[in-house]
Amino acid sequence: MITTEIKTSHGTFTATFSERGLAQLEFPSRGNARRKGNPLTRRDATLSPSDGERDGVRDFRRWHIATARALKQSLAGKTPKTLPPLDLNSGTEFQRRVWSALRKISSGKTRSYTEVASAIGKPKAARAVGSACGANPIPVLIPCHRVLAANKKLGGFSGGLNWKKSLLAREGIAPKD
DNA sequence: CATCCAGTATATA
DNA sequence: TATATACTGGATG
Repeated sequence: MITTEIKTSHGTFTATFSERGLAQLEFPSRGNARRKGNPLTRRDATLSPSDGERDGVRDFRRWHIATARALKQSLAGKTPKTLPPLDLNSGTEFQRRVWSALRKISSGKTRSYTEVASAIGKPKAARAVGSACGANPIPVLIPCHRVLAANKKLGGFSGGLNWKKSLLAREGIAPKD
């Protein structure tokens, strides 16, 4: 795995890539903002061996750029034209289905936890959907912030409700208090 | 209106 | 095995 930092006007995000693509994206926090910006820091030597090495690094650089671009677009309330490949292997089948459903919510729209649950064929699993949203490894690009409670209230957010609120505001959505 | 509860998938203890 | 979650519609007082 490799981590890189992405500086935006809203803080420094941390992206983690596996050999398959973007695997995790973290909100700015005191912890990762303090780490000196050193792009493409190797953390773990699991690149493909010998021959693949050079290609691997090239991929990471490309993905890093694509991620930074997509992230900045999203933070501005726009829909990124292209995303880096996403590695969602970390989740369970249920979680991957939820995350997949989340990606179909376009900017400026919202769904309720129940609607997402129905979309994946488990209309009663709203609560479980909430858990899956909280486990979303790639917030913003996988728009977990567009899922509101049935009464159009905010619900919760792993990165802090302020983030959810401001992300929605930039998309022209004003959830209830 | 205030509570309670079942149903659901996962994580944690 | 029990409890706690980014939930919610229905039952009950």
